[in-house]
Amino acid sequence: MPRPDRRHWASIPSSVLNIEACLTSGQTFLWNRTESGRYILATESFLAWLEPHDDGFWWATWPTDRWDMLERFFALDVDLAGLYADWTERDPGFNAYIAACPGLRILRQNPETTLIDFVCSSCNNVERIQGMIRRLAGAVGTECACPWADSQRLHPRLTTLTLLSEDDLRKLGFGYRARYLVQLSRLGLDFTSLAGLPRAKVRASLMRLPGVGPKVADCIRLFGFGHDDAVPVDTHLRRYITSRLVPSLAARSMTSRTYESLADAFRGIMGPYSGWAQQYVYAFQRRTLRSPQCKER
DNA sequence: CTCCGCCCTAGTG
DNA sequence: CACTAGGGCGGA
Repeated sequence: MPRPDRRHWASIPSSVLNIEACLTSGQTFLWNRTESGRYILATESFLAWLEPHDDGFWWATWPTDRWDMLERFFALDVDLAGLYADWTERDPGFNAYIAACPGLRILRQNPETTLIDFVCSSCNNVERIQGMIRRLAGAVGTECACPWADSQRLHPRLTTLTLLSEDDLRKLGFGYRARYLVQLSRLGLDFTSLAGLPRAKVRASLMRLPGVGPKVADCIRLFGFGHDDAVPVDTHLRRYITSRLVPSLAARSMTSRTYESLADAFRGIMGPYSGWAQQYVYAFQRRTLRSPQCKER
């Protein structure tokens, strides 16, 4: 894969933005890593070419070079050092989680693409979701005439999925999630007006959608609507909360009430950016279970 | 409100 | 073959 003719340097150290951690931590799925450690990422509207180093990174975007798009995507307005100080004050033991993955950030993505991605996340793993989304983009994604990302496709939007039948999606490997996607694509959802509603309304509206329960709704809120206090409770975070914060919740079965109690407990301790804190717990647990994905410091 | 079987598929023990 | 992976749904 060729390099962009014009690439730009951003002096942002990996401790402030850890690109590989952001891309590999199960927030976004349409990206590739080259042998030389560069990343090509596709959103619904642009491509990004990224070459991370310890003291900064080279970047280019397509169709035009737009720093403001990357700045927004990586939520660079959020002061991570400030969050670390706040979290450590709230829970001194949280230091270990920060130290394991400094520079990890929550991505600001499009609500439509996060809805598609996270409806697919149920009973699933990151690698397989990536395969599913990649095949979906290959089927109906817009092709890009981008010199440094040959035959790369954009992430399809929800309305584009009306081009596919449930059977088409099953053949692409979506399994029982195929039906949800077909239903969702026909609803004519208006995400712009939804985004203007209070957070609780957004959550309730999302949970009325087929294939969207509490966990998936909170993922869409956190990654797609910028709700920084949305706390998706998965098995990893549940183990963390019940072992370190609220042992009494361990015995309860995972009903919707238990889910809310777990999320509220974590939010109560970690504060307004508890969704970000949750990502550190998730990355830490996943890292100790699998291959390293966060850079040692 | 809670419990339970089921839904697709790929990978593991 | 049984079981699990970052759930959700519908019925009892």
